[in-house]
Amino acid sequence: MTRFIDNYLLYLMSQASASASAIFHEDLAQRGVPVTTWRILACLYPDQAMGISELANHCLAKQPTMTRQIDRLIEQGFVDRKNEDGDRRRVKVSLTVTGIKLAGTLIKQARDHEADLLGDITEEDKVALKSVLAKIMLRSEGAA
Amino acid sequence: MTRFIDNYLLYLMSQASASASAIFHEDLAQRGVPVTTWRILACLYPDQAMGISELANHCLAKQPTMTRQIDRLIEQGFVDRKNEDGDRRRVKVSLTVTGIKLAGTLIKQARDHEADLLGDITEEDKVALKSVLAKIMLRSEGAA
DNA sequence: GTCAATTACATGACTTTGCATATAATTACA
DNA sequence: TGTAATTATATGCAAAGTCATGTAATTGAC
Repeated sequence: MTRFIDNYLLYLMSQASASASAIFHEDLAQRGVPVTTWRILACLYPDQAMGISELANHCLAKQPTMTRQIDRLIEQGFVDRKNEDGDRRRVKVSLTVTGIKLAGTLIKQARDHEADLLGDITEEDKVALKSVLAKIMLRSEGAA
Repeated sequence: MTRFIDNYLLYLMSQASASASAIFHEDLAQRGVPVTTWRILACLYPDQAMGISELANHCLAKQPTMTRQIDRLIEQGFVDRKNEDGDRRRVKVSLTVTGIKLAGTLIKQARDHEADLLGDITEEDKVALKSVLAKIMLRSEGAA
């Protein structure tokens, strides 16, 4: 009998995603950069400004987690938080010069890692993968 | 200028994976079943026996986390832990009858959710997706 | 314009996670 | 066989995550 997880595509997706990022995440760990920090830096690079909740969505975290992450990153000097003029409930988070620098370095490394990982895969397959993933995302976001 | 994350496939993968599972994870939450618990049940269903570390790998958690998860699940009566005869360091975790029952119910729901989610996607695309993901997993595991 | 509903973020209390390390069993090798 | 290295799991503790809720700003209905 085949196991359930062997035929469950969502299991394969999460496994593949985790495996694919594992090596890079080890590199991050060696630099002392938590994965959540990496995600935030990558989202804001180079000059995006985002609200807390928006950032939380992009970074697969909950809003209270993001509030605290941003506190830490401000303390470390990597991001700025400023209130939005039009709507003073909202907050805009963006990278500082130091943050841009760190993000740039990490992104370079991430690109290298990705190129290495996907080296064997044909351009055609990559395009197909992107397209199916995008379709899945659209469909699941629409339903949510 | 396009943002980095818009061209970073690993970002798309983690987003798509999270989005795809989000609705089912909400169902789990309503039942009071944590995602990690679900993963453990799904891995062991129906009659697999696995060690702690092996289970941790499958469930995207670290070994100390898994030890504690298993403690909880034993307390709740969903799994059993017994020492392996040949090697008394090792432990074999498996589902109890109650665990099998719960896992079965959840798996049914997961399958329904998956079918719904992937309804629009052609069989061909699904096969292609599986194949590319498997390739990525192999390659990244090999390097790890 | 007033007040209820909504939206966005912050915070208190608690839980979960995971690093570092301890413990225990097995293996390797001199 | 005695001892060092290795392997599998457990545990102390500090950090990170999140649920429920609080606070403040905005919107909407009347």
